[in-house]
Amino acid sequence: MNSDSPRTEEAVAALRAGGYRVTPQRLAVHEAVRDLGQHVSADEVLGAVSGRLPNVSLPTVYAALEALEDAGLVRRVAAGRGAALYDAQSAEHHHLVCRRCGSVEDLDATVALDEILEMGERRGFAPDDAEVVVRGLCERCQDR
Amino acid sequence: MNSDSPRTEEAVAALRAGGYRVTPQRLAVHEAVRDLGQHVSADEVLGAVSGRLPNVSLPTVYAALEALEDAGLVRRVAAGRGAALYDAQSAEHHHLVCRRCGSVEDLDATVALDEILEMGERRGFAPDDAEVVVRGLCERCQDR
DNA sequence: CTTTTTGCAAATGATTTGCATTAAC
DNA sequence: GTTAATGCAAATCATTTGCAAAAAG
Repeated sequence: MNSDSPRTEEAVAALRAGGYRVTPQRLAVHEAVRDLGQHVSADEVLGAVSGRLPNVSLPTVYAALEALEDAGLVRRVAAGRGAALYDAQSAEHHHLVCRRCGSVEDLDATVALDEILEMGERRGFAPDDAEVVVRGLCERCQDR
Repeated sequence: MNSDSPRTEEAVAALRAGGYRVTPQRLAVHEAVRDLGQHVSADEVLGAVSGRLPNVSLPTVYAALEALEDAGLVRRVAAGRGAALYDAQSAEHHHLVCRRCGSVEDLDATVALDEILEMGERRGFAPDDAEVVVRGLCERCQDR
């Protein structure tokens, strides 16, 4: 069987382009973030990866996530509570973040953000992307 | 002299409305967040507050920030790196967050977010507000 | 062969918890 | 008077660091 899906190819290319070496750990972490669904924590990634690779450690997961983020393959979700969450770089979507329990839900919507990205650039900032964070209370936390 | 500025009055009212008791610590924390400028950490708040109130502790600052957030007086900035940041509930503004060093800059801009707030409501979420987070590299972090 | 990455153990930093005391209402 | 909030110490949780061994290019 062929272990190189087209998606793996992409990841390999992106890592190389970013000046990173391609390691099984990084590829496994990338696939875990992709396949585990939306916004996973480093811990969850470790769990998913440990099944396939034997001695992966949390520091390695963190390092891999950092490299993948820099290579544009994963994105750190602006949550703010508890453990950091990551999702695979995919279609535009935004987040509902509960300020009480920290839960994060996805919200598929299109928002005109080009202008604000440009403003960032004019400030000397180099934007990767922008997301909308809606803060409030999730359904379960609404009754006090 | 009169220690009750109109802003203090507002804070008192908001705390009461939220079912919270009004304490000097909470008022001091609120004023610190307001006066210290944009996005302050709990530590910075403690520093500012310690000058006026003697034995304030970090746990108290955290507790006060939580109460103030719930009362709608301060807002936790969706940063994601390092210590949590708070700013005073004020005019609409958004944030440039550096994914390398975690720095946060303000960006004054108007973005049409009503629709996305409504979408959140339709989902059963109770939104307080929404902000745009622009992720990327700040000026200083752009050269690797 | 050279340099990066890994894996482990230990350190650090931020936030939370438990509990007796104090202050709001 | 009752109940919630404070202050302190200690616990917990997430993330990072240091360093020797292994792997990538």
